[in-house]
Amino acid sequence: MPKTLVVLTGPTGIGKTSAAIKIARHFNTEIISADSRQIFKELSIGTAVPTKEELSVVKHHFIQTHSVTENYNASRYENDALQLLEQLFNNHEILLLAGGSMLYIDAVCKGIDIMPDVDPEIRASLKKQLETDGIESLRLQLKKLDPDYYITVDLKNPNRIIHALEICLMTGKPYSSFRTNPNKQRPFSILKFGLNCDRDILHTRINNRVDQMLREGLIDEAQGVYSQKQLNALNTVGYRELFAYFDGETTKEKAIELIKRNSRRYARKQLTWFRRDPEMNWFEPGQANEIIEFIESELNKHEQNR
RNA sequence: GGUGCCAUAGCUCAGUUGGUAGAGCAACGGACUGAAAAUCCGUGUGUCCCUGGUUCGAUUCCAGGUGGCACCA
Repeated sequence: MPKTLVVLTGPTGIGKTSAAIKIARHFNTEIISADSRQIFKELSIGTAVPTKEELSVVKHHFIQTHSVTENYNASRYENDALQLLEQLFNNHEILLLAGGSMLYIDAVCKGIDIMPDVDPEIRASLKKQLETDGIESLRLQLKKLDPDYYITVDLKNPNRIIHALEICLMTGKPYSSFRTNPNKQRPFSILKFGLNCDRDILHTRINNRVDQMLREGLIDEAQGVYSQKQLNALNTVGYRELFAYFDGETTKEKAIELIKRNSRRYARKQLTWFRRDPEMNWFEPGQANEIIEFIESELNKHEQNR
């Protein structure tokens, strides 16, 4: 019987945490979080990390294990998660990868290309170039250094151009030469589940959850990391809107409205990404039992084919 | 009960000297490989309250109705 990684994902606020715990308990296994923000120990209310009780019921990995001051990213996550999976599969037939970070999930399931780590100084200088000379100067530089990528890249998206230039400048080779689209083979099979529900219901859940976060002390939590607001890890829904309020750029009420709106938009963006994945099996948030049945029937199919 | 004003997108409201309509916000769709809760691109989604009348043609003008608001009783 092959080792199986069960992936559970869906938009923010849909109810992944409780469904994941039900599924993990049923299979007596552990949860590998695929959440690019819950990984930071300074953030808990605004990222809706599982409660202490939830964490005590099922062992979770990658929850509040790193500091916002670290440069964490999808590639590091791929390496860390694969290493952990290899270890945990020694004792488990099934493991559960649960979270909403689209790229992190793809990094584990399909892999991303191997590239050098970005030098923060090069990034900073390219950012400065963007500010002073404009995006056109970055485009021209990219056209010279990587004409192939220049043709396919979204020329209006500064982050994409900057990253390509970073790699070109650091390696002396075109960024596109690293982009081999690996689709790496994994030593386990993968079953993907997406949670979704009626959009109005999702929006209500998201809005209510933001109100709940505020009651739990989100503003104090944001205040606690306010001095580090320039860090990428804090360029996060729920925090940056409050930073704008702390800066006096907006009112508290407007900041709260923006947190809700941006959470809704984030959920939509997640759904756009997940929808295009043909391997995704869609369920409603209350259907943990149906998902469990689905997993068991898939495992049985494997048994019969042996 | 009477008089006046209003009724247009999910919301707040423009507008059409009569040729079926547009802003803001909200919403929706998409891209995505080392920043991904990031970054970027795209889209008006409409019984112009209802029923009649005038008109080649009514969301626009007229009458009645319905609902809301204000004032007078």
